[in-house]
Amino acid sequence: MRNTFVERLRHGCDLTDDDESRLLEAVAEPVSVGVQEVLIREGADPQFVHVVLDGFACRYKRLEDGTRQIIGYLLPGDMCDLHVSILGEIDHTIGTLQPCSIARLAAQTVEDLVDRSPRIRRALWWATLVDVSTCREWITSMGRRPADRQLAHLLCELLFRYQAVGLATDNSYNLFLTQTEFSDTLGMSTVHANRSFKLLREDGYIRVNSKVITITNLEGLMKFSGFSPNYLHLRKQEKSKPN
Amino acid sequence: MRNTFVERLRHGCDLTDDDESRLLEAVAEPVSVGVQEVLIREGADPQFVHVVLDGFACRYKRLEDGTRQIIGYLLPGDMCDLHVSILGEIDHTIGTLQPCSIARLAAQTVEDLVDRSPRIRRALWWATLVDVSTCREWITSMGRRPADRQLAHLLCELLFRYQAVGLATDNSYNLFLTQTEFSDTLGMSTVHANRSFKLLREDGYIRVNSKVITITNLEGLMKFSGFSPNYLHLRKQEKSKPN
DNA sequence: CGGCATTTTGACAATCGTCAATCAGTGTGG
DNA sequence: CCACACTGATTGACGATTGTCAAAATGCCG
Repeated sequence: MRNTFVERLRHGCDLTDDDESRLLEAVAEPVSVGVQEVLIREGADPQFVHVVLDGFACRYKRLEDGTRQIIGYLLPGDMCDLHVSILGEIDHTIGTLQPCSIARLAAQTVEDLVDRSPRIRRALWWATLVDVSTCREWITSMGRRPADRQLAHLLCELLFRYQAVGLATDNSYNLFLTQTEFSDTLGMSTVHANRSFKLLREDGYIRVNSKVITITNLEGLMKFSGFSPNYLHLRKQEKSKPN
Repeated sequence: MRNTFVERLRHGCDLTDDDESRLLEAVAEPVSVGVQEVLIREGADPQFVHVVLDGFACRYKRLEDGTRQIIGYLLPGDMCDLHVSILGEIDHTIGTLQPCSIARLAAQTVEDLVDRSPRIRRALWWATLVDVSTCREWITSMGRRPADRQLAHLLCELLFRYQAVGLATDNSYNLFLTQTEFSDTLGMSTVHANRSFKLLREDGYIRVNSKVITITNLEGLMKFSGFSPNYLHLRKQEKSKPN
């Protein structure tokens, strides 16, 4: 049975079969959540750790003038803030951008997982650190890359993250984001996001067909955007079996 | 004896006297580091956890075209990446912007601290989470605030962070950053950073005198930039003694 | 005083945002 | 099947913000 949560955590640490069954058990009863629903609202004091098993969610902040800034994506396999309880109050909102299958873990469940397996502990730590690392790369992108390269960079990131949980093959994946959502992520207007897409299409980097994006020139797109997957800290792809 | 590290961690958890002496002992032998020196270089595999006791350091990435993006500040009391060893390789550089007094803790020392006191464990976790939270606020600022408000927001952040470790009184603090460093932080040109400074001065929000900035209208500056200190998750200032 | 880094300014160009209209895709009801 | 409504994508025209280049002013330090 494939499980995106387990599949993702494998990148953080070698898990034993025992670890994997514990993790599977912990997320065994996911709930379905519709699109555009709020999982955790800014200012609230969250009770559960959420794991996105399937679908697409994001963190965002809304500013005084009503504009929105998306500050992170939650893809299948990702979990929200292991230890938010320490901060007391969450300072942003987490909401779905696609219908999701989500497991809610009680704080105690997480503590048990962490206490009983040093490997799980390590894997969850790894996930937290990758979160920070990704934020820092986003800052770099927003600060120093022009719009088209910034978009290119994000499209590369999504590809690698999807591949990490087995949801992208052959350089293509489902584009679950509207251009407005892209612009809220990249900090630009929708019109400009649209123009950047156009440019990437015209330069032969990508092709978009009914919500599926295919990166037709990955090497070129990576070079164009200065993308290196190092900040995602993923395990290298297994080489084809030695014999 | 005042110690910025302890003073900062008090915001994360109530520490006992015993906790505090352990922390003090751990950072008892700091080294002096000059300006513009690298503490941890991108791609390296760091051996120590660094604690900045005094001075000013930052994390940054350098892009292909030579430009630099600063992705975080390390003020007195801040520590660098508790558990970097889990990621194997650090994906950015940490360097000083001012002469610093820095304690280098062996991984084992940190583990001992964490193992022996649940309060210290909690306080260090808190520091990590505040790091992420700050990154997310920076993303929001870069994405959705125009240059002048972005600068205003950063100046507010610095004030609150300095106050949190007792290094700012009466809304003024040492401005240890050149305008070039500000522009590398905010993702804009130095010329534009300069213009934003000018605007804040002309609008009576700030006054700068030989490397000391005074925020002359804090309430106004906070409102102008949409700043709320909530994302820093600091403990509220103690009220003046009840009697 | 003389060097040097930093700040400041102006002129101009490039990038990006806003507004408004059109186009395309999808689902609904008749 | 088609008309209709609705959302999202696309485009053009124009204005605002920001970057680049170059020069001058300021401040600091030996």
